Amino acid sequence: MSAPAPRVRFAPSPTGYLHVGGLRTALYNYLFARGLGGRVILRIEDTDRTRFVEGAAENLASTLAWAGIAFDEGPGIGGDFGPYVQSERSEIYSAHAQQLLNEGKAYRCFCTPEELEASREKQVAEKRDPAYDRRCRALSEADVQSRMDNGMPFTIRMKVPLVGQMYFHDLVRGEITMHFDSIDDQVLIKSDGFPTYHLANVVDDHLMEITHVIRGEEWLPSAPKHHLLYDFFGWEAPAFAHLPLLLNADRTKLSKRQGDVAVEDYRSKGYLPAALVNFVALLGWNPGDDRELFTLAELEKTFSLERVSKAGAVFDIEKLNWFNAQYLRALPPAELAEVCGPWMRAAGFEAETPARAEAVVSAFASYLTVPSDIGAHLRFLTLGQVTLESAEDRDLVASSDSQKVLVRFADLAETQDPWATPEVKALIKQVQSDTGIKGKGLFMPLRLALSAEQHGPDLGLMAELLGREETVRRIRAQII
RNA sequence: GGCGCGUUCGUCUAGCGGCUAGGACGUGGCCCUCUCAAGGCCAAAACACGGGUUCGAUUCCCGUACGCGCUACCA
Repeated sequence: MSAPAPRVRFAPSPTGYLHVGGLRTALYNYLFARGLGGRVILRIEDTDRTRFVEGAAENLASTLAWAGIAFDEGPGIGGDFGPYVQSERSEIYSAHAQQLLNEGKAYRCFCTPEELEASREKQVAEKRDPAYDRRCRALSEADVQSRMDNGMPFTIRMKVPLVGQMYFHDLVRGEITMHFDSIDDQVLIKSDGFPTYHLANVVDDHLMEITHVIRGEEWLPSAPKHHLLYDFFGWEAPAFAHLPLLLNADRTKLSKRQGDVAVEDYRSKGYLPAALVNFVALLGWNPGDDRELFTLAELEKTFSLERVSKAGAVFDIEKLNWFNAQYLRALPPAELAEVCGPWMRAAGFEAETPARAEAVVSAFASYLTVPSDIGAHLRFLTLGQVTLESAEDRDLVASSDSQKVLVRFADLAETQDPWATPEVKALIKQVQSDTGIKGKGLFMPLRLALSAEQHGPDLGLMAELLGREETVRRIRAQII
């Protein structure tokens, strides 16, 4: 017998960009479900109208799609359990809250935000634990009725048992114990009629037949409330897995101000989705062997919740860079030219043909961490004239040996045809045997003459990229 | 403060009672080589601390310390 195919969901709130931590949560949900032939649902949790950002949901969807994470159900995708946007499900939450009210498992609270705030401050001042004092829990039916008749706004709170404790299982952390006396009477429906996360996520997960809730560790403290709600409704709770947090270098929760946290930031810098996904997959999970390079499809086959670790993981940009460099180098020339295109043009380099762009970009593939790195390497191609910056370089080129090399090379190159790396290499060999100069003394004057740089890729390749005419022109320009 | 969770090289991690504690990034060195990058090889680098349990603890249990998270009519 096998368990039914899982149904999981990624449920971001549309408050802006997609956080890399969110990407990892989405990824783990996706990998877990895909590996078991299950379904992945995207649900937008927009019950906080004060934090709503126009277009954020669409941005979330397109960023997720860029990363290669596809959903089976969700806004704009469809499915049998919609709508998938919580703001469109208000009646559902109200009805469920009403049910709890009828069954005595929730109550109306008429305390105003100001009153609650004052109460909290007082508790803190008296060094007591800030918690709702439950004053409205004891209101008589008549009291409640008269306040409602007066049009007083109210919230609906859940009636958490006053004593006792509860246990629940977490797929990542094992058994967890929590005492009821440390759990507040959580607000389920806000005075604006919208549900809080706690009510909405429980109701939706049940109605959408979610089997596994895979979310960040920041939800662990409120998990007992959610379990309690499942009990209140008489529903079977899904399995829970709370993922370790992604951290800054100082081990605080990964945040802006200490580097880029938006997936969009990495996307716009040219990081490859495959590299970002591969890197992030290994932050809190490992395959159990020494492999590190995984495609999305391979991750789907290999991923398991059992191998998710418990401790937070520092987001190390250096390692991301290594992954990106690996993926960049593995790209076929055409694709590399494609991803580097914008930065090549920004550096003032326009390739006449696709083949030309590919040849140029391939020459520098091993130099790139991020596509934008290409710009610095292309400068020598766009140079109108080569100017040696340091006295050391000028002296080197002006030496009599160097001059001999330059003259001989230019003379031979003049009539060389065809002009490609092998021919140029043979030509340099010829210069060597004609002049008796070899090694650095042979190459450096040519290299400086062509690029004004002491470092760079294979000299023959550089000459090929420059073309015969330009090569000769640059060499001659350095002959005194 | 309270509650919860966590703790193996600088970082990501393997380890599920007996290992010279393994791999990767980064760092250093060597090789390759006209140079740089890439690549190959090598090196330095970790079990937070204290008690137990056990013939034997990185591993199991309990404390302590430290870190993080939560403590909203935000998610």
